[in-house]
Amino acid sequence: MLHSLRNYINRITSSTISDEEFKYVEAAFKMKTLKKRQFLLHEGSVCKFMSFIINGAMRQYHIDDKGNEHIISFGIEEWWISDRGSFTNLTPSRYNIDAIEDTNLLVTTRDEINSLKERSPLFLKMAHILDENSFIASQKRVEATISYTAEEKFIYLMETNPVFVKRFPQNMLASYLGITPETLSRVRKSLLGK
Amino acid sequence: MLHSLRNYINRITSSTISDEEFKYVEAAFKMKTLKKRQFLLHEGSVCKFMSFIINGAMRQYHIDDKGNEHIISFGIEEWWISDRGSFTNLTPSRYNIDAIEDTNLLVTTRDEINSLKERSPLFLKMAHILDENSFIASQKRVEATISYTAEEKFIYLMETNPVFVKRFPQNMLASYLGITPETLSRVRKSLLGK
DNA sequence: TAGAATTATTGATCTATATCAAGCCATTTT
DNA sequence: AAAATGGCTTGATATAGATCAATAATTCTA
Repeated sequence: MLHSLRNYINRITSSTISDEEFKYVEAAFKMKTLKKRQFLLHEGSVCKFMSFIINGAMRQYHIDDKGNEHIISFGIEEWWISDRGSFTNLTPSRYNIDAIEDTNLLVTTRDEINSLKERSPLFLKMAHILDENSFIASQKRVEATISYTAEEKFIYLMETNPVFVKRFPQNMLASYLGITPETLSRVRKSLLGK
Repeated sequence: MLHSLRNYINRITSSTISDEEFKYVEAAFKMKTLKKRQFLLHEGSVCKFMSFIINGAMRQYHIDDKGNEHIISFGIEEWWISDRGSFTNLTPSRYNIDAIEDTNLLVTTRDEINSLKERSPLFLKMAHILDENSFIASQKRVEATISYTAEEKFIYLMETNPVFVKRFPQNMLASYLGITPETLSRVRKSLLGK
């Protein structure tokens, strides 16, 4: 289980973490198992964790006044999932996080993360690269949502995250793209024809 | 000029940078002046700088096939402006960055930033907090663009960045929100009536 | 300060996408 | 195996917002 996180740290930082340093990482995390449809975070509560997905699939979403779900992010193997806003500012979250498949996670808290960052330079480096990449990806997603048509949005998703397209049901992909399931269905149909 | 950056570092990190440490910061930056409509970055070139706005106003935008501009970000006093994707991955930028008003900047390069981060712990901390905040803000903007109506988007902008609304022409605000100037004009009219 | 350029408003259409509704699969549950 | 549930498709219709066009207001600039 933990070797998945170890691989990830090595891959992201282009380094090799030592056994000694990795012991600190090990100590900071706890295993957690979620069955399909189980919640990790409910709207209104403060997100006190960061978690790393070992296997399975999750989503982070908001439910609006009309009861519509808007998916903010997906996570699968070797992705982090958390509400970063709530986590860093200790404000109540506007989001739910739940499992789309049975999922195994490594979970840690703010305090653990903070002391881990002091003890493991490589973990710290990983955290920064993660933030940097997250921002770059998010900014591209903003561009896609403000400039693209429904069809272009879906094509962009297939190009940037083909795994999501295979892994998540179409209605959730639609929600992630900010279009309706019906529109996505029609977009796919017309793309197949080409 | 430099004291603006100094204030910023202190404010963001909730600390006070020492004279000695700040000397490294000073050494890493160069002043640059742009007249209204002058470019700092052209699409196609690699963004080799990060810059900090002392005063003035700037924008980062993409021009699509049809010639439509899509504004990715705005910057005014005490904001950073750069194409982070191009900057970190050394890939050609898809964006233009230009001045909306006469602007004074502090500019630095990748190499300078990297060695500065090694020499100044507080600058390093600032950089990380900046990334973290940028990601959180960008993720919220994603949510707004996928879930909100034109009116809600504008209200959200007024709430989160009222300065932008005062500072940038309406057609640019519309572009930033992913709606047309005509729609924004009508939205504003109907909001005034309320 | 006049003329040019840019930006904002308003009205008349048009269109991409949403909404509503029904039926069909494919899984899961009993 | 029947029933229930969740997801996907397809068709008919509605609508938010885009587009087109013209005018008005504002701000450059010579």
